[in-house]
Amino acid sequence: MIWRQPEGSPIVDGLPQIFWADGLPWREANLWLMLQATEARKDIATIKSKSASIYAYSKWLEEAEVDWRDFPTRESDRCLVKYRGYLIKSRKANLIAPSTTSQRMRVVIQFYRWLRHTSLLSPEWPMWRESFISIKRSNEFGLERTFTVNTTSLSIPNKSTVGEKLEDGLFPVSEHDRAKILEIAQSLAPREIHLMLMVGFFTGMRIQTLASLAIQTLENAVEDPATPQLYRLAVGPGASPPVSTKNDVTGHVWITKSLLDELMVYCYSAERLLRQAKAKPENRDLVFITRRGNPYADRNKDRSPAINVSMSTLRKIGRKHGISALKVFKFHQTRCTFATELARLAVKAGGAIHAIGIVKDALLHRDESTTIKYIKFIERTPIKISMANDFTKAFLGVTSESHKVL
DNA sequence: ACTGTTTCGCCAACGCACCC
DNA sequence: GGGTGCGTTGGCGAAACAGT
Repeated sequence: MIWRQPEGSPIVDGLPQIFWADGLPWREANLWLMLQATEARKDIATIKSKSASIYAYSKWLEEAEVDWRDFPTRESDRCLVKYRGYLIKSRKANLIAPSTTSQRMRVVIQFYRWLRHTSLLSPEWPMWRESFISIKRSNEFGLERTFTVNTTSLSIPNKSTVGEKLEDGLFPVSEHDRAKILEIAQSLAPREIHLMLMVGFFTGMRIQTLASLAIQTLENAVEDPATPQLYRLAVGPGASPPVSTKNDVTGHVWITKSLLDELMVYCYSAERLLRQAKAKPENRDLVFITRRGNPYADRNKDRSPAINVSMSTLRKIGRKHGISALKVFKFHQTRCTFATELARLAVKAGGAIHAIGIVKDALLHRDESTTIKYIKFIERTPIKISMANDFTKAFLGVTSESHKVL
């Protein structure tokens, strides 16, 4: 048998496929996934995420011996209703998190909506009841607007109060812990890992952004006109060279001069140049290259295996040395820590209103509601700023000179 | 609330470069 | 030429963040 690409259809790299236990593909689900990638032009990472939910559903179908087309008269016997019950039970038993529970149900509903729309499935009875709810939101000028969202009787709500999210989810580390983490990283981890943690903690960049930073990005850094100690790095698809960001936002992130200098020194160090020599041409300009000449985060695999493994090792080292802060430490917490620290400083320097703007800029949030979560979080937490903190020094040094900018 | 995007978890087996 | 450091690759999946 010879595989040929059909005329005119694009290749979707990494498209997941779902198979039943007997080896047959679930054609409908696979078709949906493919159309999501092609017609709907969703990011491949999104497709993978969705497929994980559909896959979980398919496993349940087989385990519970339920047909996915089963919509009998009695509501409680219908496949979707049964699955909903199962999900809620799993959540209660602490087998899956509330956010995952909602996600699983939501994606399955999306899939069934499409099934109904394309008439691949037309059950005699309605699969669920549709309803609309209104959500109020205010924009940056304080004007309120309302928009409606289509929901179904099957969806599983995951209600969380603004301001609490940071606490039970990802939380910032204390400055004491941060110092400890950096200390351990400096002495016991590869230099690159220490540097990446430094950049994470003091610029708030995501790993994805960090891993795609190019030397040119650093060389093109612009000094902030009002504050000589601060530089701005252009990131996003619109920057030159492009640096990847979540949701493809383009903007500038701040970096202190001392950190920028340190990075520049590293860029031309023998260690890094050796790695550069091994890298493929398209990766040569990256600031951070693994010893084998690869980028630390591989966008195509939508994972950052090198970083994951390094962080796992770092945690192990932490356990060995009895550093409790490292036990559950994740790289993304560097961003979270940066955000709350910056918010604290900004609130102190100019009040909450200014703070929102500053933090939003620094973290490249397109939407204020995301930033507000951080501000609310620090408002609920007692403020304890130690003046000995490097971060405070670095930023307060400049804030006192220019309240206009910070 | 819904939808779309990212990051993170663990483990096992392997593999390359470097050091002794 | 065997150990070791530092990743790589692949498989399983979970849970969070961000924007509307």
